[in-house]
Amino acid sequence: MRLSRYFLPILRETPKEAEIVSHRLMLRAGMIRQETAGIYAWLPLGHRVLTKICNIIREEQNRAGAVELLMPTIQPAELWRESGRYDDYGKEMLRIEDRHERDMLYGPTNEEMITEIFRGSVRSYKDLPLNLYHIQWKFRDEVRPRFGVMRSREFLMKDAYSFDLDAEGARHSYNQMFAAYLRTFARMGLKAIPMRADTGPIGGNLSHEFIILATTGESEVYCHKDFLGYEAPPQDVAFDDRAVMQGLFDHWTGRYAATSEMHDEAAWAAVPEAERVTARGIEVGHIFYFGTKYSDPMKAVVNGPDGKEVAVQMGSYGIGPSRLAAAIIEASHDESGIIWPDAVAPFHVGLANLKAGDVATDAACADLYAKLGKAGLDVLYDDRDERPGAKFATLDLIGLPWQVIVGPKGLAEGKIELKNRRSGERESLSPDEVVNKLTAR
RNA sequence: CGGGGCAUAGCGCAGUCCGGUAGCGCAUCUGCUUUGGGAGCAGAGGGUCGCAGGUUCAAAUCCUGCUGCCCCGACCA
Repeated sequence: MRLSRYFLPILRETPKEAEIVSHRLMLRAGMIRQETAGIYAWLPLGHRVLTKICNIIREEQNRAGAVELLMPTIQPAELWRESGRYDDYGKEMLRIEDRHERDMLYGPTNEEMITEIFRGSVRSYKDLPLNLYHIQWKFRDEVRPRFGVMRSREFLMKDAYSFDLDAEGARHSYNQMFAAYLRTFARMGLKAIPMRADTGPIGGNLSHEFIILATTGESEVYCHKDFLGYEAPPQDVAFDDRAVMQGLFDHWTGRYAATSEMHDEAAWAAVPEAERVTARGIEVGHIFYFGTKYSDPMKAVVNGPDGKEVAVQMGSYGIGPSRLAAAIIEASHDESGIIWPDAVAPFHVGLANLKAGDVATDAACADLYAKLGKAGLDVLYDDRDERPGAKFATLDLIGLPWQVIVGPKGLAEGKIELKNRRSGERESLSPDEVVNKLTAR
């Protein structure tokens, strides 16, 4: 992409409403724009990141056996009256009336709807287990939205729903999602720690929050330092093996880890002082097992092997991609701007032509742009007629992992510069060496 | 939902107390000079001063009402 033909409205100054670093950087880097309180437009750079995050989530959900579909944002109130939550949910739910004066709502979550879809088509235990998910915009009318997309009213959510015949099967489904989440966050360059959680209005008795550590995190968390060394399960982990999944779950929940809401001073005191980690955390995922909370009232039943009807055992599993975009920045930035982990970077490489209009640098950049693109790398080519300083500042701000810097002086000696955004390390190389180095990765 | 604050050009702000017809920096546009860490000079454009009433010869400024946004707290899968 040529920057001269892209839409990257970067801000030199920080809008005054932005308090936390991710919000400031997202606004300054031209990723998002607030349209009203807690509601944001995703501009091209932000949209690219969001898409990459969603694709990683999608790959890992699919790998774990979940199946994607897409449910609407607007739901009929009738479904929620069935489960009893229409009155329970309170003012957080955005209620709408259509032209026929029917009560509708903008979905804050989809348990009711997925249960309706399930019961409409599934009759036999032979169709189980089943795990359905979608990635869709949700709306919760927070009293006080804040921190940009970290706590917005409209937000993107991946929500998966598992259906099993019995509690053991549901437990396995839960463990599969648990493992998929560990892989998902690790792929985004995040250290996510599962912590036992309160089940809240979703209900049920087994629930974990996935918390990433960031100094600017919203809540205090306590965990054993062993977590920092744990490795996420490999790509080929046996998702269908119940024992393997349970072993993985046991390993990852064998040490103390809790958010302040669930903190247990007695258990914490039992952890040797040298092994305690107290830090700030951001919740990026939350999983629940809630049994028949919805399948009972909504009559989502299947015939078991014995011919008797039984309400299915359910669980739900959420990840907030829009919040993740901000959380990744909280966990990865410096004074100059964002530092994107490779997997979610909006572009892999920023190519800066320090003297646009110069025959030599123009030609060298055009050649590099073509070669890197042909090798499958996403390149943002800064071909604007701007001064070098402005280009460096822009590239640092938007945080692309690699910067390829082409200036007339270096080029006269056959050299260009390759800079790693994270380490700050710079190398002076020939254009071919740069292409080789970047494409060899 | 309680408490506080703000609203003036795309962004950041001054001007409001003490009424006199709107300004600064950055950004934008034009020209020249510049070109390895947010350039210099010269010129230009851009504002129903959040909205609606009121007071006044005259309102960004004073009064009343409304709306929006932000912050603290409570709240928050």
